[in-house]
Amino acid sequence: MGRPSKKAERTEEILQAFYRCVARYGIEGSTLERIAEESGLKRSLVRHFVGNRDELISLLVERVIDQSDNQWRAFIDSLPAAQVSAPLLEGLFCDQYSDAEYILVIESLIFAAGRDETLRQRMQQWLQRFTDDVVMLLQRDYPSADIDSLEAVSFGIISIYFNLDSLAPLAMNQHYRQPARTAAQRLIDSLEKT
Amino acid sequence: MGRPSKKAERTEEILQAFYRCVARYGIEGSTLERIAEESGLKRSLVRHFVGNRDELISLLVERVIDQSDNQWRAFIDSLPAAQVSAPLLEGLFCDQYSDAEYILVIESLIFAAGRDETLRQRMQQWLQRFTDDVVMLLQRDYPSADIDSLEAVSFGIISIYFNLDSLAPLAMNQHYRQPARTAAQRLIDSLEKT
DNA sequence: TCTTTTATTGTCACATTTGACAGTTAAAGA
DNA sequence: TCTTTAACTGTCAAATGTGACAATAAAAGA
Repeated sequence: MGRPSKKAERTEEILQAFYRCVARYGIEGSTLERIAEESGLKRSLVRHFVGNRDELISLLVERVIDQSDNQWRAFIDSLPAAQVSAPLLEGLFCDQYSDAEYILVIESLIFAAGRDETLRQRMQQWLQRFTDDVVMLLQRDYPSADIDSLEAVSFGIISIYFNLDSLAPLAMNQHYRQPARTAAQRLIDSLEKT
Repeated sequence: MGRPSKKAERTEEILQAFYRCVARYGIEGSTLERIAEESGLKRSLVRHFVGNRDELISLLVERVIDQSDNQWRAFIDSLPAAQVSAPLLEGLFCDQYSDAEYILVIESLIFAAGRDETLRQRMQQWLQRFTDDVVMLLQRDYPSADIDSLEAVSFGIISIYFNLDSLAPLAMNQHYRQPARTAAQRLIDSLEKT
């Protein structure tokens, strides 16, 4: 009985609006007013459905990380069991993952992590998973490579990949996509020698 | 005649305070109040000597970039004419450049560049210089390498280097310093084949 | 001492952001 | 129609940040 709840629906709208605001203004710059305007709701409603700023941020962080994890998980699951290097690079450095809004949001989270211990730990484990997974993938193609080499190469690839993100506004242009991929390729090739 | 001006002295104090605030709170979070408190001056004085927020930010950006440029310039000038790769890596990945405060400030500038067209261009050329210089340096040791390879390797090294910065709060621990350096070394070694 | 210049303090007005809450309206079932 | 539940609106108070400016104090030279 009673009026049906729109909490789920509204929460979704609000989080999407928050997401867009973070891309444009960063986390700190995303005031409740802006989020409300972006979502087309009153500020009171934003508070009513989601809560205060802190709860809002927590929800967004979880959502973005989950989304990123799912995408990544789906990606590495789609890779073949052997000869994985080429499609790995293809997937990492193709335009598909270059959603500008997503990049700016990730960048905002990384930046905020520098000033928030909790978020830092959250992002740290998020980042660690990438490296671990790449090590695991490369091990398929180069089973005789020692673990230090694999970790160094993985770290390099991840660095190059996220560099395009964190320096996105600086290095985002097409100009840097090719060198990035080539450098990653060279790192992988360096495992051949072993 | 008249009371002697303290403009130069105070401006220095204010900029140093601003610098510390940016490391702690980011640019947007560095209010005039905080800067005043950090410098031990009244907010009115901050305005009196330096001006409003925008002028303050301009001054800090120029100072940080100049400082960074000078350090980098001095570093590459100190490198030998030949066999430059090893000392280059040594210089890049030693602890000397791992000043946590400096890293956080650079990170703040990069982040802010994502939302400010003028700053973006400023940082872009700042970043470009690193890549260009590394290409030039590597060319000494590998004169027969083609320009695309040199650019890719340079881009990779710079990415790995700045990754430690931009992901500093996430990857700053000693754990990542060794893989970073090893990966960079492998990139350089990949130029041997040519 | 007087004047000039600048440092320094203090305060007012205005805008923004946020938290809290009262009050109203809409949608369901009884 | 009545009740219940929740959506929705509006507004007030407190805190914060900023720009502007008046007023005072200090340090120099004349």
